[in-house]
Amino acid sequence: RRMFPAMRVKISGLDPHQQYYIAMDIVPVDNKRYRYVYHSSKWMVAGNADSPVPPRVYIHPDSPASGETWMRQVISFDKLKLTNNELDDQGHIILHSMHKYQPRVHVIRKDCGDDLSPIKPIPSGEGVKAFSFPETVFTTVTAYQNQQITRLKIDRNPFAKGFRD
Amino acid sequence: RRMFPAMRVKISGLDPHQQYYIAMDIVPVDNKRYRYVYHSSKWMVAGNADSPVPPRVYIHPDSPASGETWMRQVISFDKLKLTNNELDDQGHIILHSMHKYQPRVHVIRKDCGDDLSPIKPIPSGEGVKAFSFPETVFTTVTAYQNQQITRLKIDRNPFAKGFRD
DNA sequence: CCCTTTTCACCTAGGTGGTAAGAT
DNA sequence: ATCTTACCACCTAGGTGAAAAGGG
Repeated sequence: RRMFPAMRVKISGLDPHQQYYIAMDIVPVDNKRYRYVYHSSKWMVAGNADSPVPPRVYIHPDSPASGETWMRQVISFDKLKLTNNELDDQGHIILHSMHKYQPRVHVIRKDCGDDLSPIKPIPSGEGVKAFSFPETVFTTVTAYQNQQITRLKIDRNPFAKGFRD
Repeated sequence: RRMFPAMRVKISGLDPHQQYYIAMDIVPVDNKRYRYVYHSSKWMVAGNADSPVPPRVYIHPDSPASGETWMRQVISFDKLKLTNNELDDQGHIILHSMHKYQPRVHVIRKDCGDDLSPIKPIPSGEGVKAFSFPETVFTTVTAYQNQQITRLKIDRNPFAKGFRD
């Protein structure tokens, strides 16, 4: 399924005439598994993380594009899809349920993106920069644990209009 | 509206590692306006063509891509849209109704596509090749003139399923 | 008279949380 | 007891020709 709300970023400081890929990956925040304690409304550690899943990368569909093009628009990751199926063959990003994750935005100069692939880790080095925003850390679930989250999803997601009062 | 059936082409002979744009434009077949004579089931000349419309180009949304990528797939133009509105600002291809047209497929080496634009004629010269297929000539209408065409559209277009018996 | 525009019911395609059943 | 899966009604978004209304 899609991630909602989606990450949206603005970028500045690119070379307008240089081509870039923009990509997102999602990395574990820690080595823990969590459970939600309803009476305290808190996520609590519930053991160590499950074993790692195959690495996946969401390459923004406008890639590659010039620095000028990227800087002119808000870059939205709303079509990125998540799954908990480790055997997924749709190129979705694979995550464990009940774990904490941090999405990262990557800006990759075109000449450094030759071995960019949805199923390989993002290369690092010169011409590749990563950005992450702590306020975007989230915990994965298969069912919502908390009515405020459910409310937010229903109120804000146009596709959930059928559940609004 | 979309063109249906859509043009679909296969390409061979590209340099696998060279980047290309693929584009389509649609040019008048002659300088005539037509009307359909029902009793003879034929299109007849009905005067000279209306004055030219602003030139538009459909740049295939997978552009630019490598020769390898283009040659691996059937290239479909099903998202190309036509309009008879000369003031169109959606980037659709503008045509006169009741005229005959020939779609053309253009293969443009990336370094020759710098001034490629949806609202400018396709550049010509080295690194740009055009292909047209006489069997794809068509006559534009605002309402179908002929029950065999209506039948073909309803039978073959998934979106017209509601009109099938 | 002939052609065009507008609106509509009916589709395709796919993104929602709810819910009941399944799994561990 | 807790988490997951499969299916569903209900949406968004948009592509069909029919039919009625509009226009020169």
